[in-house]
Amino acid sequence: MSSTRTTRTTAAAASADVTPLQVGEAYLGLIHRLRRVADDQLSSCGLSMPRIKLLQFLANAGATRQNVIATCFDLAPRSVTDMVDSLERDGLAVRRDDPTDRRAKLVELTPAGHESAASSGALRDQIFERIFGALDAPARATLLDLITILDRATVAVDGLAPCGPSELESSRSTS
Amino acid sequence: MSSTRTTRTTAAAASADVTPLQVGEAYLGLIHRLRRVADDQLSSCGLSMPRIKLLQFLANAGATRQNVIATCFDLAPRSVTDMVDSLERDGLAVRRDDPTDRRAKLVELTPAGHESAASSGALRDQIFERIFGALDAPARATLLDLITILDRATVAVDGLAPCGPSELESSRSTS
DNA sequence: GCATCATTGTGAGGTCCCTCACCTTATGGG
DNA sequence: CCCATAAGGTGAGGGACCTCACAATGATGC
Repeated sequence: MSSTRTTRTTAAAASADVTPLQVGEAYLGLIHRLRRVADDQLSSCGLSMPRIKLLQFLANAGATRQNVIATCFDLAPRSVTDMVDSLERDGLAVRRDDPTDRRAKLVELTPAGHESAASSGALRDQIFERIFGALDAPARATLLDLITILDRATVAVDGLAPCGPSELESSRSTS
Repeated sequence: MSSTRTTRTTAAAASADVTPLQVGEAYLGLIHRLRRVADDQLSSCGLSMPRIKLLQFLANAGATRQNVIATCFDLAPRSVTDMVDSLERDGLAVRRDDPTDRRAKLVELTPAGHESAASSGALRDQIFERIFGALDAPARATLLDLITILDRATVAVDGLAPCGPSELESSRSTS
């Protein structure tokens, strides 16, 4: 059950040295395409990945405070405001005052929202399957492994000195 | 200082079945963090990843037409306009008419641009190393492998029917 | 020569994120 | 009790992308 990492398949493995920069670029590049493809598939339904994710979350969390959403999604509170605005505009969710704290607002799906959540959830699964189904199960496990490691690494890097100017002359001419 | 990757105790390796959805979410989630960390590290220098990438490109490609940039970066032409505007505003690049085609414009770095490209390139390398250095060389190779496969998959998916809402059941692909 | 179509870049406007400043409430110390 | 500080949400504004519509130019057909 360990050592999932044995799937060493193609050309990449042959070249001995893959630099961090190369992998990084590749990772970012794939993101780019991923977004494009996903959005493309969703465009006809008037939905988007972030919306679906929020819909999904609200569907099985019930009424939730915006700051909780921000925390769970690792977003700035301001961004949640916009997303909820958008959902509310489309009649998929409503804001309600939190009785226990008059500063806070609870967000909750409308019936239309629940409906949308159900169908869009299926759609999302489908899209992910189309893309990540290209990897077999062991490969997916390996990838998840790798991502998990990187995830921890980013947490570690976060809150570090921003690459002190000791090593490079800070440029940035105009304001 | 690659922290030990000995800990393979993630749920991923243990649970036999990692769904496409799970990996997908993880992949997207990491992107989110990656962007945040990178921007954070760069903010003090007034730069950003897309800017650095373009700077780098122009530094060793010389004068380039905007549509070429769009193609190489897989961006909408409109986005290139904005990026070049931004660089021009900061005095890092200039637009020049292409003598061979009066519709086209050539983008070229100024001396300040070349300077900025040099230092920012080093900075970018540093950041990628901090993050992706958490993976050892074989792991990086594996990751690149996986990404390459997915990359090809997205190309395949692109240009598919946008999964009409009525055909939610008709996904005859894998499951 | 001229009508037609393709290509290059841009204006306008939209999405999804961010930060910063601000108002409103909650909470805790004197 | 009152005031300082913290916490929740939002207005304003910015950055990096997108699409759609359009002017200018190039290439091509007749």
